[in-house]
Amino acid sequence: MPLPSSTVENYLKTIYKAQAAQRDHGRLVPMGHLAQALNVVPGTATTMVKALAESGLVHYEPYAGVRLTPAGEKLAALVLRRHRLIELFLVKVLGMSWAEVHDEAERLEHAASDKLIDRIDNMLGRPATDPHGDPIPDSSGSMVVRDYQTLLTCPLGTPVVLTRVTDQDAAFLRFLEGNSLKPGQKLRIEARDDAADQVVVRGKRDAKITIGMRAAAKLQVAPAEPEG
Amino acid sequence: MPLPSSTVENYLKTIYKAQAAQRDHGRLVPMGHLAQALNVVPGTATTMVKALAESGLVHYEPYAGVRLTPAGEKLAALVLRRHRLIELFLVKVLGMSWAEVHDEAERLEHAASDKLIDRIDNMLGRPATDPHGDPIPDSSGSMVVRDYQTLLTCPLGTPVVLTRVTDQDAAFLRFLEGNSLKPGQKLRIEARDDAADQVVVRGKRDAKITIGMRAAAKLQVAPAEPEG
DNA sequence: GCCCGGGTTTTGAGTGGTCAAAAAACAAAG
DNA sequence: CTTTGTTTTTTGACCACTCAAAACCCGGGC
Ligand SMILES: [Mn+2]
Ligand SMILES: [Mn+2]
Ligand SMILES: [Mn+2]
Ligand SMILES: [Mn+2]
Repeated sequence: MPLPSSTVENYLKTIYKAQAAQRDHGRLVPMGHLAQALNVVPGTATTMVKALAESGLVHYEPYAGVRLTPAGEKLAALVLRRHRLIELFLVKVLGMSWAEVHDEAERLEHAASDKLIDRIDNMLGRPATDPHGDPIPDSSGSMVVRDYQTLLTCPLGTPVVLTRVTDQDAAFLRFLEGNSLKPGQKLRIEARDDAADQVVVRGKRDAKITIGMRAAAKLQVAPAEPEG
Repeated sequence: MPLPSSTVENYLKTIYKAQAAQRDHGRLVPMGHLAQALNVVPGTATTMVKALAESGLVHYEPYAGVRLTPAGEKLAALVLRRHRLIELFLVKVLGMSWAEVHDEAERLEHAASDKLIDRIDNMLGRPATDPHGDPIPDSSGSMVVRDYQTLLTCPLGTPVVLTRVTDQDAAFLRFLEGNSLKPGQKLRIEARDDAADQVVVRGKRDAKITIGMRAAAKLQVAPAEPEG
């Protein structure tokens, strides 16, 4: 059992995230989705997945799709852990923008040793989430998955706090940053208009921000704690 | 011109270091040395070097050896820059031991972007040398190479300062650390005995340290500045 | 000049990862 | 059912990198 190549790690991570994205826990991830997410041609994904199945990391059902085995799931979670701790480290310690850390972490996640990752984890105070609000698995590979509302589904008027952004696109993140829409920010939904494809929110210093519904769906929120 | 793979980067870096190690600037590095340093079989090195020559990174002379072209030299220097800045960063910012940072940097050097490296360089105050005293090339790929004496060649009795350690072996580095033999340390050679394979030095708090001559040759020193 | 030995190159093969294009399977609709 | 369109798999090929082993070159020694 040689250490998994970065290709293998990327496949596992992608399956993991696809699995998490579909509500139904035990469903199979279709080959097409996997290929597209990994930017390879479908035949490549098929070949690779068969190899992963051979080494016991995934369960593969021809013409149906793929799902991680417990072994694969643990490995994937550890890659995700490395990725997210590195992102947070780059932001907190090196002062990089949350818009650019994703690409950097995409490569570093395969090169950083567990020893280094633990050191980073420690220095950051064992954080629970990364700069985008994504949960960070612990060193055993388990993590707390909370089920948030989005700016599309949460109640109007009541104060909420932005907890997670589910899109790593740099331009999108820069836009959000420019409007102070980062995790931790308190918000209140003013209005939603399906026909106009608009969601209007009040943010920092009561500034009014209008975004489209596809963007709104990428912003997850929790009920704001009534504090001090 | 796709970015060089980490394999290519390792070949270039190894040729660079071999070239630097032989006094004669323009001599060719023999294939055997290269293969051994890279832990590959000689035939592999030959094949690879021919490919490097094809892309203009090295000059290759069959049965004679290989030398970097200006393009190859610049690329190699930048890999070295990444490696050494990462090492220093791991020691200074993350508190890792100078004995373990080499292996970590060996992988990270291929994954870190120039943007990240510049940030690290900045945070460290544009340092001139890494934790082992190796010079750090600037972002254009040039660096100051100074010619030091070693504990084997320097004059007896006169105070010197340890400037560089030319062996990355973790056990050796731990031994040195245990005896406070790190760059910056002031020393004075007490005695040298060829027959007994011994070099005796006075170090921190006048502690007496005796090391073998092969080890002594790996410790480079400069005349100590007489400072207040 | 010839041979010998150490270093070097060639050859043939294998692994991991990928694509293009043809073939096969499936789902959905008539 | 049968047809149609989409998804998936198969096939054949290729590239980067590697090794084992055979063939080769070349600088001494005789
Ligand atoms: Mn990755
Ligand atoms: Mn993230
Ligand atoms: Mn390396
Ligand atoms: Mn070093």
